[in-house]
Amino acid sequence: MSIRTRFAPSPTGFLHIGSVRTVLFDYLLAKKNNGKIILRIEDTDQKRYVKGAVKKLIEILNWLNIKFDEGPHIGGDYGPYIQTERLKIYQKYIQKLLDKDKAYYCFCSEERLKKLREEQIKKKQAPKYDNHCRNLSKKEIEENIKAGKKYVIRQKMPQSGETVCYDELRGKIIFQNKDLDDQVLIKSNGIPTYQFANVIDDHLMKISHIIRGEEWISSLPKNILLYQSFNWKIPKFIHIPLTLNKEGGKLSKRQGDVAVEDYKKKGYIPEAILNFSALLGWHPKGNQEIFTLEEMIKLFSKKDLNISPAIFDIQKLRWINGEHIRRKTLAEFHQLALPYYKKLDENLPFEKISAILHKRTEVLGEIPEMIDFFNSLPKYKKSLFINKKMKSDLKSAKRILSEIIPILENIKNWNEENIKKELLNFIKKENLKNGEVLWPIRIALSGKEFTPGGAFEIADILGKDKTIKRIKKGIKKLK
RNA sequence: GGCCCGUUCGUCUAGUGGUUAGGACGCCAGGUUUUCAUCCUGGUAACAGGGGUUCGAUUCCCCUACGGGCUACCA
Repeated sequence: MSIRTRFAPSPTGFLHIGSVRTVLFDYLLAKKNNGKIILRIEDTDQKRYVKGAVKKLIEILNWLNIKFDEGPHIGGDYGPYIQTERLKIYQKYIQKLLDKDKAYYCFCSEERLKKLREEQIKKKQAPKYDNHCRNLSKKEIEENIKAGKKYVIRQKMPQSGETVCYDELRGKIIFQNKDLDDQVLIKSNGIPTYQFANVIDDHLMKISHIIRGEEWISSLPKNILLYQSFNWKIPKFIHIPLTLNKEGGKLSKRQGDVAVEDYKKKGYIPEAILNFSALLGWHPKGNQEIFTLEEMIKLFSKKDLNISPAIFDIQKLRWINGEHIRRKTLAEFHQLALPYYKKLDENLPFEKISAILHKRTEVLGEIPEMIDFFNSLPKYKKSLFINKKMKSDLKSAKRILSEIIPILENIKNWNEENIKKELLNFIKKENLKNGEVLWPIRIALSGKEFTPGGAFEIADILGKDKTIKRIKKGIKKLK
């Protein structure tokens, strides 16, 4: 049987960073086995529907480089791929369930249910439907419907025995049927709940492996019972652990960035987001940590999935992002960096700037603050000239900066190579340590403790006039 | 409250009935005939606790603790 996986998000307006792992595993499992990955939109909750969300979702998945084989944007043999366009299908199958006595009409009002739940909680009982409408006679049902009473359709759970479920990662999980709630399958507006639509669609779309978050384990028995009621083959379930925040809680909007779009905006690249997400719960044999999508497809195996929850560690994401940036060619990096040069003086040599940034950038969004000094010298404290390791102090800095001015002025052909040659000559002649000279120059040129690139590179990029001007400014500061 | 899932360095993880419990991020220290960085070298740090089973348990079983999920006409 060929492998078919599906990613089934709700159109809530953005792609949750924790969902990346789910799609990625869907994608990897499918691609590894020459299978297909399907995108299905689960929009059965109209209250949560956000306009334009589907389009945004597809855009960001596309940006991540996750390409689907079937879906609302590309079609396929098992469409439509948006649940609200499949309402007729669900009607057909709910009728089958009703006929088999595996589901029933329920006319309970929301007030009654609310009251029931409150009482149960008060009595410290498990909140659960009391099966009030479970055994209504045909006549009662018909009369209620005729009277225009609103109804939902509930799943008729077995009231004894147990349901044995299998999770591919955890093995057997057993649930007591008496604990199962007669859950709603069709809401009073005629739209199915997730629990129902999901099973119907996964079957009709011939999904072989369902990869979803651990939070769905508790609905596994209800799903299985549904499959059994239809006599359908049960797909394989893989429940992956949740991603938690630093405090071990749920990753939520309040504590920071949860949308993939946020990370994109900050300058994280798709390769890194994918790589990082994969490592949360997946680790192939060996010590390799940096993977391209292609490599992950090759190496992916269900066996290497982990089941304990993982904490989202932004530090590691940063590192992985930097690693993937360094694996790009200079030309590729230049294209990525270009949008961040907007505030830069357009006379500056952008290619040279990219060259020095390429090896030292972790997050693209930090580029502007790394290079703002090229535009104008920031205010800085003269104590920056002091660096013990470099043998630089205020006195020597002043002397050295003064001594190199004529040397720099004499350079006819201003480029990195010549600047380097002349300065190193000076250092050798005066019997100085490299840092003794280069540290104060870099400080005078940038006004910053940390810079991408060294003194020669910065001087080259700034040009002769600005370089000399800034060094004079530094000398003045040291008076 | 009930049901379910989980627990190896701070974090992501490898691992086995007998290992000096391995790697990576972070952090710290040192090095690199140009600083921070990159790079290199080294260091720091973990099997939640208690019972079993066993000659021997981090590994297998049970209990407890802790963390998490579900308990909706949300997904």
